[in-house]
Amino acid sequence: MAGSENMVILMGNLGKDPEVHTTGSGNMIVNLSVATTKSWRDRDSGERRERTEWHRVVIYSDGLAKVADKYLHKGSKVYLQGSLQTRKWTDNNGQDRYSTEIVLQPYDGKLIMLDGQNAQRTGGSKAEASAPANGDLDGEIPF
Amino acid sequence: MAGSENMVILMGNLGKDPEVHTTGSGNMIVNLSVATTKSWRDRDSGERRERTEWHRVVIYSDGLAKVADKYLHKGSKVYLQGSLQTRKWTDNNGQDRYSTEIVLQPYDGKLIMLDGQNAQRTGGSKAEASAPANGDLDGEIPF
Amino acid sequence: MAGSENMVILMGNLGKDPEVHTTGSGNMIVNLSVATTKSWRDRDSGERRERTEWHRVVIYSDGLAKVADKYLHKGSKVYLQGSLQTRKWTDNNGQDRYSTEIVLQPYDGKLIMLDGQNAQRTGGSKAEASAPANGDLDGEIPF
Amino acid sequence: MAGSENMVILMGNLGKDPEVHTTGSGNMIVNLSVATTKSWRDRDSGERRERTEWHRVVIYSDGLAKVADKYLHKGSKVYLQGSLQTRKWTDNNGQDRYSTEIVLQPYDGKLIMLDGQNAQRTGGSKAEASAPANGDLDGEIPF
DNA sequence: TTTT
DNA sequence: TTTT
Repeated sequence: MAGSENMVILMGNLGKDPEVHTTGSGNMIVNLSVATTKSWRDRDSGERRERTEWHRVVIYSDGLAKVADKYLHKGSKVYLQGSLQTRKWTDNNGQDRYSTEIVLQPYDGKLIMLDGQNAQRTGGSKAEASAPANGDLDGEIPF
Repeated sequence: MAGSENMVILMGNLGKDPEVHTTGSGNMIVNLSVATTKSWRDRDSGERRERTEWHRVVIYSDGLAKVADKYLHKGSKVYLQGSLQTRKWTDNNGQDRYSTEIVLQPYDGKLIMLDGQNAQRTGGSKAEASAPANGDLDGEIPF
Repeated sequence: MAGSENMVILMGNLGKDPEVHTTGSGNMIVNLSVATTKSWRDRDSGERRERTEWHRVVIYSDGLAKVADKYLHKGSKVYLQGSLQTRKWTDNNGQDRYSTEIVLQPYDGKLIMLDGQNAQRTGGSKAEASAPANGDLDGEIPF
Repeated sequence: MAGSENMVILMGNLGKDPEVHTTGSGNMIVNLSVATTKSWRDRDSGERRERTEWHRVVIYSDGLAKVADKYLHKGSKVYLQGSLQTRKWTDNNGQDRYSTEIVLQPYDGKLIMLDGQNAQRTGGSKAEASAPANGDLDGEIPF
């Protein structure tokens, strides 16, 4: 097949704590519920409007799953890259149903926690584990 | 509002001709069904594997909708940028259903046709309409 | 014209306060110096390595320039989208020189401040101006 | 250091054949010169304007370098992802000079050739090697 | 269900 | 230096 691209970039907040699952083969899988919000001024009424979108994120990368489990929690702000995947399943009535998820695979996904310090200040047990402090801007700036 | 990001980039082929709708207020809306394919070598078996993903794309940008209607057809290869949106609807059994789409809004979406010449050569009826090549449509033509 | 794409996404910290300029026609232009850092474990030595990259960012979008001027300062963390542009200039010895910049144009660029609260807490003079938090500037405020 | 992002996405045409180099340790490095073109309608004069940007791309990924060497040539259209890197060097007058490049590293870069069939038709020796035909849209389309 |  |  000719080359194709399927990439999603999200930056938003977790609506709840990560859900951790383990597969039969021992791999950790983490599900995130991420909210992104878009706001704009309505052309007609002139008033501010806002729409929140909720995204299902599934982390199949073991390394990223561990990070998510350890450092993320309800309210965490994250930046992530993954790809779209629609899963087919059958509901109780025997009907086909589809669920679209953003999946992060090994070597093909990114996950960055954006509020390490805040998390520490608000102090959940998970947050306290969030070591990687915000580095100083050392090094010479060439421009 | 806290800054957030919700961006999708797809490059793939249309599985069928664009579906054109017109809203009550006269705006053109175009639906695309786009396939992306990912291939990789299985770690265990060593054999080549491939998975095709289908994406629902909805173009709310009038300029891009016109371009899609005029130049795209089944098999066209496109590059596009939009954002994820999940629509809730009720099925015949009164159950909530969700459909996730990639939406292209005015001033927030891109659409590039990647096989203009091929289309002309292979000659579908729509493709032949794309004769003026880089001709103007209304100043919003992205290719 | 054939469709093309030229997009840069950066998330990093400002190495110094924004530099504000005004064009002859009264438009505000803001220059940012943004650091991104990549870290990895060396395959041979096994030790952690890190490389910081500095980026010149030029904001030609008036709305985003105002936001940058008002809310950003040395150390601010930002997420931005723009496009690559290489400028040619002549140095004092009459030699051609090139400078590559990430430019943010109106309707084609994003800028999101990622540490609003921190800024206020650490309290630079600029940061204090950001008090109204999500206050309106002119309807183009991205955060 | 806190998480950062540095990503470039380009889609454009090669201005000349790839330049292939081999490092002391036997790794293949390929340099590409890629043009992207942006066109817009001038707000004042109303006339169509166009600006071409040239990008230096350096492929350090051995796999992608081989693909580039084998399949790409002057005029090829490519889609690629990499990151920005500014190299410092000293010119003949002993002055510091900087060159900004888009680098594609192993496991952190993409390269997709977009005109396989065209290339074959126009027939350069390299082009004829460009096997991967444009796949058929088989598989059931769920929507 | 989040965040501002 | 490309492409349309």
